[in-house]
Amino acid sequence: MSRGNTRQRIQDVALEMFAERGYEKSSLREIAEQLGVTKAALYYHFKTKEDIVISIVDDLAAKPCAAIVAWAEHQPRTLETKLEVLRRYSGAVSHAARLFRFMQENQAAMRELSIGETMKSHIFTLLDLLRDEDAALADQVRCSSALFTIHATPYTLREIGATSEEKRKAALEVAQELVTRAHQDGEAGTTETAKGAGTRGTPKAAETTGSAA
Amino acid sequence: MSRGNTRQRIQDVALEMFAERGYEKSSLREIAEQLGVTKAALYYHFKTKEDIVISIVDDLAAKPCAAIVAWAEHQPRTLETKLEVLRRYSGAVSHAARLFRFMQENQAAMRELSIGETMKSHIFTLLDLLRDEDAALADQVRCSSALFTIHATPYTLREIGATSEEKRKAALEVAQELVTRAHQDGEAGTTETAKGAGTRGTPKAAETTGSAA
Amino acid sequence: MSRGNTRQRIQDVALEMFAERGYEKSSLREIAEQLGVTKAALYYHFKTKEDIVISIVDDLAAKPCAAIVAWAEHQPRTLETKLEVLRRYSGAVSHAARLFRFMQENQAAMRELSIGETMKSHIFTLLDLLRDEDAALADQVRCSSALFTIHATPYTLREIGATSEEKRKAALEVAQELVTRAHQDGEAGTTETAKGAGTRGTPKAAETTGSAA
Amino acid sequence: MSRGNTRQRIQDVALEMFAERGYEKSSLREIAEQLGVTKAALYYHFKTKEDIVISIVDDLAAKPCAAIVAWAEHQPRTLETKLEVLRRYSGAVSHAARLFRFMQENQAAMRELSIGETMKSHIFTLLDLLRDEDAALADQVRCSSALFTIHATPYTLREIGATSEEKRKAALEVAQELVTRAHQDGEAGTTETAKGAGTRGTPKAAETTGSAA
DNA sequence: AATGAATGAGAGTTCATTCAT
DNA sequence: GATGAATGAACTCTCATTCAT
Repeated sequence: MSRGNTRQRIQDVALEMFAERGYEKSSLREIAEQLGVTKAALYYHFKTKEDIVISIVDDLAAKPCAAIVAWAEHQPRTLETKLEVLRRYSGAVSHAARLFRFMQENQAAMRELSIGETMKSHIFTLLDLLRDEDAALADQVRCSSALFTIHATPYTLREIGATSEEKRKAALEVAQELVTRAHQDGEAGTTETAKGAGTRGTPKAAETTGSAA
Repeated sequence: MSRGNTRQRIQDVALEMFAERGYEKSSLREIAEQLGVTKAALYYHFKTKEDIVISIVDDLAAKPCAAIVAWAEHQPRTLETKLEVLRRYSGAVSHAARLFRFMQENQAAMRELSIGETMKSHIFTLLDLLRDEDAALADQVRCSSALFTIHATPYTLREIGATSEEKRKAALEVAQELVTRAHQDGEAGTTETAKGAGTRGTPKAAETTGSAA
Repeated sequence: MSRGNTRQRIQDVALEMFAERGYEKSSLREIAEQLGVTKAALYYHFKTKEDIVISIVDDLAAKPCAAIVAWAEHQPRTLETKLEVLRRYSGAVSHAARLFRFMQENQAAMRELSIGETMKSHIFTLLDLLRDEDAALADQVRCSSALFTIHATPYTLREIGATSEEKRKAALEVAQELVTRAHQDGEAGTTETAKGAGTRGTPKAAETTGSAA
Repeated sequence: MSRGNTRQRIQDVALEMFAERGYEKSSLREIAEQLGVTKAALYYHFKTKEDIVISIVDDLAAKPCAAIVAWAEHQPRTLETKLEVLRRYSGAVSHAARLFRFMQENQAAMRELSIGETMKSHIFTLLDLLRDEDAALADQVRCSSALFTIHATPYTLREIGATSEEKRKAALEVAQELVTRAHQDGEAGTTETAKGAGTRGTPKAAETTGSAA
């Protein structure tokens, strides 16, 4: 019936389903049904269920991330480089928003998958491009939050009336702001000492109450 | 063997397993096995598998969040109130770190559970306490990132050598910084106009390159 | 319905089926159907399909063989001991004729099963009780044929009109005769020299024709 | 790549696999993979999986056996004829050792195959050439053991350091010895009476102990 | 002389759940 | 306060086979 595009169609439908219902709740039977083929057909194109998710993640997330890392390795570790990393990461995420949402919401499942390890290491490598090994804790937090912000925003702002391009820009802006702050901290103070506790108008995290249970 | 604390032990072991392996991958058989009881015993204490997770989430996350919301509703919508909300939320999270990690990594599974809806609405209510309905997009992002930062940090910084209390403080600091910024933006400009695009030394999110594939 | 005998019934029906149709051709569905239970019930009593076969072989073949070996180890390596080994082995085989038939006809399947290894080593240990490490080839053959004869006879003579007890006695007789011959050879000659080529009226294996294709 | 010999190569690889893994455990996918062709290619050369095994057995076992039978039918039923039958059978077996091993280890699978019936009847015909319809039971046993010995020996002696030709000769020798004995018994006694219970130094199968559990 | 794409049937296995005791 | 025994539904995966090209 349809020509050689079945493989692609499987990936599309599978990703849709994985993102909507979660990885474990999405059965191959359902995917096949929605495609109008038999389960066995899926197995003609992919060796296992995991293989399907691998092929998707690899193309839409792992490779793009690897490309960013590869590019960044040949750049000086300047602030501008870091901001460009964020820009590119933002581009990659928005290019495969459904997939990144899936990965974020299915981290537990991803952890059991081989590709999960791969992605984790990619993300940590990106993180290492942004942060200083021995920066103050708060700066480390800023850098991971920057990354998180970029891929979580499409989801957290999903009910807000704005184009996804606008949301992406907003997320990128905040992420860059966080990384910029961390970078400047790294240049100002020399050791763990002066860093961390915010200056520049940010109120100290005065812990007064805190109980919540 | 053990006294009438079986119910509690089930919750403990279940949470451990859910957090470690994911909700769907944790079978009642395994939980029972690790407890040294039979599956049927679980059913004496809980009506369903979902019931177990509900009971845990309810005690350790839903109620604490509800308490924060209840408290905040009687407070003025000042910056100080917002910071206190973060403080309390940080306290709640650190009090049930494994559970929050579980919820974050199993969002897909949570979505299918009744308690998932509940938690989602709690989080969104908290968010609404922090942000202005019609604030600039970037400020909305800042507020959700603040929340995210608080419950994601234990995980993202898990390989860093620092006590979890230190990490918590760092996360709280960054979260408060983000909310403070958003709050000040809200007071400065009146409408969507002047807001958003960062001033105060943050570089404009100049999108130059961006390709990543 | 039926009391605690389900486990036993599963073993019975399974063995019947395995022997009749072969291991791989016997599906758990069929076994369950014939028992009037569901497949899942089988899994309550046995961890896997292999587990069923293991439990049967272990009780009816492995343990009896081990017992023979254990007994023989404390006996002098005389002819009489060897003949007694055969006698006991014959008893074990006739006690679980269907199982031995199954094992013989499903050696390929057995080889993939963990219990297959176990049984193989039992048989080889028995063989080592009968034969001399460095006996002439023909005597080694006699000893293995003796063992083979005992468990193959119920099958090869199955269409002959005689009680199985009569057949068993006949098989045992031939087996003992073979082992006796091998034993006497071992005592007569000292090295590979004089042994092997039969005396006592047996015609030399004069190879004249031999082509068959 | 290879010339028009694909059909032959399929048979070779298939036999190898069947012998190594068993008939049911050998899938056409694996066979095709090892050959570097697709499953469909197998179907160009053979109608079914069974067809492959049939073609192999037919050439390497059924026809040679039939030839032996055909030859023997025109011979007098003397001892010398019987010994020659064994000689020829031994030749056939050693010429297709892997196949005979396969058939022996996969009797359960063979039974379901049409060629299984064929082979069974060949073997029984051969048996009938060796034994007397109404010989004593023990003599019947001797004759079937003779046949068994010939095709089982390559396997039972597989760990012994000797050439396969040496093993074959040893097996043949024992087989001939067994048949000779049976033949002589047949001539001595006239009816069931005097036969069976061994004379010539073989100890009577005195059943004393026999317990094995 | 062979492939690419697919199918239908069925395999073994696991799951949450039930209920009489 | 639990267990032993079982179920029904679903799962992932594999198989031999087909057929248009």
